[in-house]
Amino acid sequence: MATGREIAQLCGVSVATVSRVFNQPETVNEETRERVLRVAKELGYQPNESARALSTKQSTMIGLVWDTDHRRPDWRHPYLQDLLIGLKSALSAHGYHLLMLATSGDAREIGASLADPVGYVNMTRRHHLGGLVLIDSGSDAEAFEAFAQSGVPCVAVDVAVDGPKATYVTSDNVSGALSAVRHLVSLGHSRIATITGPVGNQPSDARVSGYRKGLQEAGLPFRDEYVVSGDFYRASGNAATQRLLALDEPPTAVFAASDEMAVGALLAARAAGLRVPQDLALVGFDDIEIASVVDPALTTVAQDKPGFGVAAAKAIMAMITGGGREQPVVLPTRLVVRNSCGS
Amino acid sequence: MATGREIAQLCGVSVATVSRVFNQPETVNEETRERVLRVAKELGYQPNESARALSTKQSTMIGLVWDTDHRRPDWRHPYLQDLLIGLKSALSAHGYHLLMLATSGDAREIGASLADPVGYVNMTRRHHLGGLVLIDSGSDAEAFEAFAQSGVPCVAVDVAVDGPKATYVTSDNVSGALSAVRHLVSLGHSRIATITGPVGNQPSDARVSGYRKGLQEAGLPFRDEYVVSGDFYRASGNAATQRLLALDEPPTAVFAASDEMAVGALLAARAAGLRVPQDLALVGFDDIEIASVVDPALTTVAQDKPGFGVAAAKAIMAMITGGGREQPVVLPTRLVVRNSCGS
DNA sequence: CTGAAAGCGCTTACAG
DNA sequence: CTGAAAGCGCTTACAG
Repeated sequence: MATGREIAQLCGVSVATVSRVFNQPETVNEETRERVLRVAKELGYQPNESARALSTKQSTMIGLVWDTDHRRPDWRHPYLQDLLIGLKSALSAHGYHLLMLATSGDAREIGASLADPVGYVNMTRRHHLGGLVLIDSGSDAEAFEAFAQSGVPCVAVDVAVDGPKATYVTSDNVSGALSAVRHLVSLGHSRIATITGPVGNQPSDARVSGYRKGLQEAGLPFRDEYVVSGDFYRASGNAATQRLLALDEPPTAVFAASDEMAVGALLAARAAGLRVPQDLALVGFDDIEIASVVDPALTTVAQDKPGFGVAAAKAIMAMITGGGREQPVVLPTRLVVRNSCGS
Repeated sequence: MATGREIAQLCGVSVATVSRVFNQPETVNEETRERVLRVAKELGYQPNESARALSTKQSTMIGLVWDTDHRRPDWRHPYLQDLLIGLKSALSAHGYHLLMLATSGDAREIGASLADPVGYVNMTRRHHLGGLVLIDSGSDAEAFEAFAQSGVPCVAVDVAVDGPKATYVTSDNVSGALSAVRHLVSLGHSRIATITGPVGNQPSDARVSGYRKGLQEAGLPFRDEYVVSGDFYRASGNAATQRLLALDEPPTAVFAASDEMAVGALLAARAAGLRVPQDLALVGFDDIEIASVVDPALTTVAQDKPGFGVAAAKAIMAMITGGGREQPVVLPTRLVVRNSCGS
């Protein structure tokens, strides 16, 4: 590995000049600049990022807090891959890399977990990370507040956090849910139930609001027994649907707050001998891959999955360079009509 | 941020001693060691990783080469999340983090792409990464050879690379495919076709071998027209199935080299008015989420998805500490019988 | 426009 | 068992 000093010697300049060529090229004489550049290229020079970070007190890395709890291997993010694709490409555009922080799970003191956000914050400082992106694996979102308060720039996905340098990105869940209910209403349904996410979960709560709004708008009564909560995963959607179908006056349509739960609902309906959409109409939320593959294909509220990553990257970069807190980003959703509601 | 020097002063020792307390604790007097530890804790001391890396010339990070080509946003890894879960947890156990390297896609010189592996290798050197994990996004696997030859420790997932410090992890694709065919044969099928991945793709080729072996074992003839190639994605499975069904003597069973293609096959069969499994039996490969959710649920050859990550982490750690090249890891597969073959 | 010098915070032979 | 010193490879005021 060639170093700046070697280049300096070969070019007959000081290391300071070499450094300037890469960091403030406009301040150095064109001729010398080109000479340095040429030699650097010949030697295959790569600046030592550790040295640079040590000196500038900042690295070109953003940390990712994704708590994969080993005790809950079944907790998965519904669209991690798309999120990462968006995040990575937007970060790359700024010359930043994504560091997936190690979580404990074993005795190593190096790890961290949401139960102990300090661990992550410490990692952030150790590595001079520019900031943290927090993704909600489906629970423990409360812990995010601690990050937001820590003062390190952070942006949460789907969790409304607040802090001196914190913000978040989320979908417009209210209007997403609203569009789902409107669709159902337009198809003539009046007995519309909903399967929610965990109570207290923000996107879930917002979707419930949208659901209420939709009923209201249509002059439909809000019935407590038509709101049953799940945990975003399939099994809970199945169980919730069984309860709904056991009602004296069962719903003719169900809006599930996630596609996974909608699939659970589909399975439950099928098991109960009901046809979808004829006997029960279904709308999901997310538009993940399985939505298009179940039979009937699921009508659902699509989220802009890579958009989350892109927005998160933008927000964090803005906070790093700008300093202050950024406005939360609310991404639009889009109703994707397939076959689970009839046409 | 407290530094080692501050601790040293407060404890009345030298920074060298402080450093030793953390790196070779056994070499320092127990009493001083505890004093240093206590003060470090009080100050919330976090060693500066940049300084450490600069000094030791190695970081505690492993790079991940995952080429998300912006021109092909549809290229997705079938089980990235599980892979990452396994990788991250196994790496954490060694105190390592995973750095998702930025890829170009824009004009920034910082990026890299598989078309230019040098970019990734340069990143590796800049950041003193311990090594690289290469995951195959479905193509360009040839480029991995360049990494393997570069001398940096690397382990590829599902691509057989070779080099001074390179190895790979893959499933036992031959016997996986064999188990699929055996299953079909046991059900009485004799006209068994296969939909392969891209020709030249190693896992795909191995699955074809397993397929041949299965036929041979059963005394069934190998027919060229029963082997049609796809690209692992759904649409190709659909198209391939259409061709198979158009044959004079169409197969009664299809072994697809991926679940996605099997789903495509399912769709094609349905579109052709065939019932699965009665008119056409289907076996997939991977056991991704959609396999259990399609109707009929897909019988498939399950891969140990987190196992890939764990094995990759182990191999890379072994190469970092050991130095030499490691043996390739071949993970067992498991036939998951569901409903797409009839029972 | 350029250089000399100090400094970033560790680690590691080398002495003792 | 411990300390003084050099060194890792950059960046950045400060002079000139």
